Amino acid sequence: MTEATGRLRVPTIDDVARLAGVSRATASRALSSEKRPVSAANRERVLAAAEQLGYRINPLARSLTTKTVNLVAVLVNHIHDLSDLDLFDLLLAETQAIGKQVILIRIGSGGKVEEFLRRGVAYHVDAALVFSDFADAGTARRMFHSDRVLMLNGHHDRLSPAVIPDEALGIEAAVADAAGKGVRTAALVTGRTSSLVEQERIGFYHRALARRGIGLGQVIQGDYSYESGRQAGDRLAGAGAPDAVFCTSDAAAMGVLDARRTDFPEGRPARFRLYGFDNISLLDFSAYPISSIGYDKTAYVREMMRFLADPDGFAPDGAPVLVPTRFVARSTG
Amino acid sequence: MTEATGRLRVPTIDDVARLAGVSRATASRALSSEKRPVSAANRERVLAAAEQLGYRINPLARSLTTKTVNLVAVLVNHIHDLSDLDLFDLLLAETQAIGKQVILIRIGSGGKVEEFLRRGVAYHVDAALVFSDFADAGTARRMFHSDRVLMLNGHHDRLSPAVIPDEALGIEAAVADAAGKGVRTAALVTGRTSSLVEQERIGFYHRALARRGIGLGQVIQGDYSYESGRQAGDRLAGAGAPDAVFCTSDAAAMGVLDARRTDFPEGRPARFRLYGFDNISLLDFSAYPISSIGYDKTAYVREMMRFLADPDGFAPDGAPVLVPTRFVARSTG
DNA sequence: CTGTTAGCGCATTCAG
DNA sequence: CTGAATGCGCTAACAG
Repeated sequence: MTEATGRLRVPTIDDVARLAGVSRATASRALSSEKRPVSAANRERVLAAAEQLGYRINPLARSLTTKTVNLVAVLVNHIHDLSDLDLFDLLLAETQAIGKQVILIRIGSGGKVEEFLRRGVAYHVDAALVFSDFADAGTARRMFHSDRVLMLNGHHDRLSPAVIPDEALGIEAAVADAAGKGVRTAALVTGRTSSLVEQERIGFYHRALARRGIGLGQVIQGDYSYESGRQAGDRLAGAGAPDAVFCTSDAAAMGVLDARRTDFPEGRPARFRLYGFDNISLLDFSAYPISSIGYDKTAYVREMMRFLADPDGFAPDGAPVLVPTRFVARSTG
Repeated sequence: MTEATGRLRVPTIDDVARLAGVSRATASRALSSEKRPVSAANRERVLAAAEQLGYRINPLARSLTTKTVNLVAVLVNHIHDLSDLDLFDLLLAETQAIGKQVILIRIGSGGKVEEFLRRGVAYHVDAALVFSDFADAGTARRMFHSDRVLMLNGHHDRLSPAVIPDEALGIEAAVADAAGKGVRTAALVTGRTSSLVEQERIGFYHRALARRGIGLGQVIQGDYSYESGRQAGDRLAGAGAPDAVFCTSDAAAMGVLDARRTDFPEGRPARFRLYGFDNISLLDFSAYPISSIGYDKTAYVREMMRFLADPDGFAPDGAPVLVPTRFVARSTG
């Protein structure tokens, strides 16, 4: 039963066919998930034989002829790219639910992505979900010799399908919330403005604030990080504090909160209101009850599944698909 | 260049061989990572041809003959099994560094694991890392037709290799830290004692405290959760508070801290010291500066890599491999 | 409905 | 050192 290596010999479709007394082709048909023509009797015998042998199909071998492995690559820089675990957990569950499995590729920061992928299975997957910003859409397409690449990092172009959060919605709602609470002046803590995504995000804040008649005072440039938030928090002290502080990342908002804990007794705003961005799951812990803006994870993942189900039919007009963001109220807002 | 589907045709080794003017076999040898006999001239031409065509080997096809895919399955219940992202990030990076890729399988809570895996590539991977407690070692072995299964969930037996944290070390160090700071009395907040792992952990605390002459007063049973920690914290109020509170999970310790914030001005202990367990990365944020106990992630992953490099040679005596845990001092301790 | 044949892309004999 | 032939496990095309 065991070979020299101690590894069990895994039965092939040939073994099944022989035991069932039919040809390989018939066994293959009986075992296929699609309904191919097989007599009920033969199907019975094949299935019984397979069961008895503990046979399971080798999808790798099958992929040689069918050209599809039911494998999708998920490309990230680091794990932390998957801004939070809940999203990834959902993505994984849904992907598996449609009969595909995920091979997770960590690009790291290094540059030689292509060289790296060259030796890996990733090159031959059915489709790729690109969270990593290692490369633009053109590189990604070339890398997977196909258009079956979904850009989720904002680095899309006119040719590759993409899904991006519609940030305007959530920002509008957050600013409306502040306005409704009497906020008249605000500060903005930003990330690096070299990012196109960030530039656009900042623009949304400017316009939303203007529409609500809220005056934007200080604009403090950070880098999305917790540390930069703490520094911003320190600069927010004193008499000239605004009615509200909007941060373009939750990490920065957490930094602001930690720097100004005394201004938030019981987590409630005593001097100014605080709004973050991303709605990371950490905010559900009571230490960081920060009002934030997040996209609808379910809708986001649903779009990815739509892509996986029919990569070529997705977004035929070439326009990026938008996923709504929404405002999530917590006690700092 | 493109087929009807819009998918680019990917060059095979045949294309390379033809362009280089050699046989398939020679091209294969030249392209192989091992040094097989090929003339320098031919190697040159093959490599050039491959480069020109943008050829990359198809590892799936190769696996048909080599019987090895360089794919390892990582089995989890939910993503959160990977107690924190840092571990997983490291695991992924190291796995890729030795030329293997990770296919991540989420078991969920559902029961029909086998039926699920049966149709997937996972069944035919080179090795599996089992974090999920979906099954015991026997089931895992049967499922992958091999002994190439590393149990990391504590559900190992005498036959399958396993890696588990040596909790005694860290607990000893944490208790020593407390003793050195003059702690004479302690309380223990536990998880569900139905778990064997938890029973053992509690035992370590009992013995370490006894050895240091620290009296154990209240033992509060929780369930590892943040909420149960908060409740324990409420019960810790009043005059009879101990000098130190040890929790068998960080989440519970966070709950205790949030329930007793006023006893930790600036995060420093005013009435009692607080120790957690797991050393989750959240503790690096200033809101939860809890002294904790964690295993050495690097050592942990190193053992996994040792297994992947030589599954059959790992732990030949059948004993589980222990990974040291250590005490990590923060301000609550 | 069924069996035979011919590959999928690749590594590996085995002769030269 | 090289090329021709063989087979990995499976499905598709083709007769029957």
